[in-house]
Amino acid sequence: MNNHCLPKSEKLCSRTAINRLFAEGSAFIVYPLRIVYRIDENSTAAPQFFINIPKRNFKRAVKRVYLRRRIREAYRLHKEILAEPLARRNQSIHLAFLYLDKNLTDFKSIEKNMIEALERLVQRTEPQQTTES
RNA sequence: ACAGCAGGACGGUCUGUCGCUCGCCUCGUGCGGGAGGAAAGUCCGGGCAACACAGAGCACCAUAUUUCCUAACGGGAAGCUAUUCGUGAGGGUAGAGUCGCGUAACAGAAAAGAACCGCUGCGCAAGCAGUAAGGGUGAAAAGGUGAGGUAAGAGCUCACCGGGCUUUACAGCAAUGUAGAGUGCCGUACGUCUUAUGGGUUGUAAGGUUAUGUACACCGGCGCCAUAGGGUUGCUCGCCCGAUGCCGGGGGGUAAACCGCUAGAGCCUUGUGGUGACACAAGGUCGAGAUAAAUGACAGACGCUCUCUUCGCGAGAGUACAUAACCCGGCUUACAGGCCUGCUGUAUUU
Repeated sequence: MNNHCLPKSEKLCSRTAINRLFAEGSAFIVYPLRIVYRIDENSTAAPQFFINIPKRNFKRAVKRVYLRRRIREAYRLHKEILAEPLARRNQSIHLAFLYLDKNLTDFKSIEKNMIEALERLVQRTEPQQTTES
C-alpha cells in the first residue's frame, strides 16, 4: 500500500539547506506552481520539501494558510509518484513549491497541477548516462 | 405586529477515509488534548528579562471637567457643563489657564477700538466733525426689546430679558446646580504662550544552559595618567570610562538541542456589598504550546438564512470576519446569521 504519512523528517527546515537549494537548484513552472529542486546523488534520504506563499501576493494569513494546507495535502497524497523512482535510482531531492498566482484556487486544480509537476520532476531527474560516466 | 435605541451573550453539528502536532502509557494499526471574539491592527498600560543609571538647566513627547474603579493606563463606571443630531428611546463632539502676541479665506467700507451708503451739525460748495439706529456683505458685524436722552446717535442712562465676574445661603464627597445681592463688565474660534503631572532603552529572535570549537571582539585584576576618542536621553554644563603592557577568564561564526513556555492580576458557579465599573467570601476546575511554524484535506448528511415555488418531506444559491508565536488588562477596526433583557415610536385590538 501507498504510504501517505508525512513526518517532520520530510520537511525542509534547515536554513542553510534552503539557501543552497535556491542558490544551486534548477526550476520550472507548472502554473501556478513554481518548483525549485536540487538532486543529491548516491543518497537514500527521503525527499524533503517546503512550501512558500509570498506575503506580497496574499496579505491575509488566512489565505496563505489555506493554500499551504492544500498544497501540502496534494503533495502528501501523490508523493509516491516521485519517491519511488528516486529511491530506485539512489537519489534524494530537496524541493520548494512557490505559489505564483494572486488568487485562491480550489483543491481539485492544485491536485492536478501537483501530479503534473511530480511527473515532470521524475523525467527531469532521469540520470543522463551519456554525459557522465 | 412593524420600525428602531441601549446593554449582554453566541458565532455551526455529525459520520467515514487519509494525515499533522503535543502529552501519557501497558510502546501498538493505543488513549487523550489541540485557535479567536476579535488570535487581527500593534495604538496605550503592566508583568517578566537584559542592559544602563552622580547630578543641574533647557529642549522634546504624552496627558489635562469631577468623583470613583483598577496592578496600571492615554482604559472603564457614574455624574457635571456647553453644543449638536434624532418625533422618541438615545447618540455624537468638546471641556487646565489665557496677561500678551499672531491668524480669521472669499465677499464686504470695516474681521476689532470699524464710517461705504445713510443720519446730524458746520459750510455756498468742496469738505471737516460727530454717529453703530437703518442698508448691503459674510460662517461671524460689536448682547436683545422698549423707554428716556440727544443736533443725530450710542449701556450714554433706566426697566425687563440673555451672558460674564464677585459674593452669600442651601443641596452635593466634588465638578456643579438653585435662590438672593452687587457690578454696565458684554464678540468668537484656533495657534503661540503659561501651568501641573508623567516619561531610561530594548523586546522572548529578550535572556539562560549544553554541544562543536578557533585567527580575534569582549570582560575582570594590575600597571600607565597624556591626549585622541567613547559613554551619560537631543543640547549645554558637569561627571565617568579610557586604546597600546602583563596575568586570568572567555567570545565571533555555525545557529544543533533544551530551558524561557504556559497555573495565570486564570476560568466557572453561588452568595454578599455597591446606581455602576468593580470588590470580597466560599466551593469547584486545569482548557494549545507550534518554531520555514501543527490544529488539516476530501466525500457525505443535518442545521440556519435568502430566492423561486405547482405551497410539498420540492429546487437553487449562500453559510461571515479572521489563523495563537512570552503572558495579561484595555482601545481600535472587520464580521453571515441568530438569541436574551430593558426601553422608544407608529398602527391595531380589548
